[in-house]
Amino acid sequence: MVQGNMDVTGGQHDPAHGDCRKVSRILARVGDKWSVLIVMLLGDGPRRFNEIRRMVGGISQRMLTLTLRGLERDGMVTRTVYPTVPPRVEYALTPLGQSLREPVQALGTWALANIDRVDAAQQEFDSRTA
Amino acid sequence: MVQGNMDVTGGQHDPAHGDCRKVSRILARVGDKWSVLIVMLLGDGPRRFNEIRRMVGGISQRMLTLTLRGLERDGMVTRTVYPTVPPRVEYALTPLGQSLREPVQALGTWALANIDRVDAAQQEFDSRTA
DNA sequence: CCGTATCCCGCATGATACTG
DNA sequence: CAGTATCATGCGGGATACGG
Repeated sequence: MVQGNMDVTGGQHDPAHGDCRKVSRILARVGDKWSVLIVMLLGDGPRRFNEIRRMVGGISQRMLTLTLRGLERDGMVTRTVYPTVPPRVEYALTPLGQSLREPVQALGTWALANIDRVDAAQQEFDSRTA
Repeated sequence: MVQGNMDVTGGQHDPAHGDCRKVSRILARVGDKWSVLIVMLLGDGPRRFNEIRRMVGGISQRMLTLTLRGLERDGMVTRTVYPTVPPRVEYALTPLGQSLREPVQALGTWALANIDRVDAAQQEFDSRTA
């Protein structure tokens, strides 16, 4: 997905930035439209498929499946099938997924605290440009 | 870009999740391929256009321009043109951009600390699936 | 040196319909 | 209820060429 194409020519990175490529893979996950939303939502406890669907609102069945599969693959969530009828499938955060909530929360807090400034900057920029 | 289409039907969100839509706009920025990389890079001080280009490595001229414009619009970076010949343009972080580095650092730290676990989980998942 | 303008392609996402 | 399958599409992003 995010192909590691940085520094192909042996460019000069600050050592502190050396692992950017690896980090970018995670950042991509954080940036995608639904993953973070679902991780935060599952922080309150396990949820069923359609329960998540309703709570998120606006996500297609397909994308929910894909997103949950991705998170499961990354070791962020577990998928538990109860062989009842009708079927019951529960998704829950793993410890790894739980631990991700902390830095994501921090980012969310920052966003809430600064969204006004960003909006203002955008309006100012747009009027200056127009 | 990220259209606020959550909760259109008056669904039930935990109050703590109430501002997800707004936050998502910021998260999208964090998730895009180059923005965060550039913000972190500019943390070490102002840089010129092609200087950034070389340091990032693998970014097209087009995408660098677009990314920098976006960051400028969001109030994250300033663009300063020195009317010399040849032209010299410097990009620097604003205080707002500086403040973003903290939560992003946290996320980066988390990523570095857990990337092994993620990789392991992926391999395990893939072998289990195959 | 620092861009802008075009063209083009692939993937991410959505809509819809079907299944166990 | 919890998916899978298929089709359509918009946009992110690269390549290239040109301009001040």
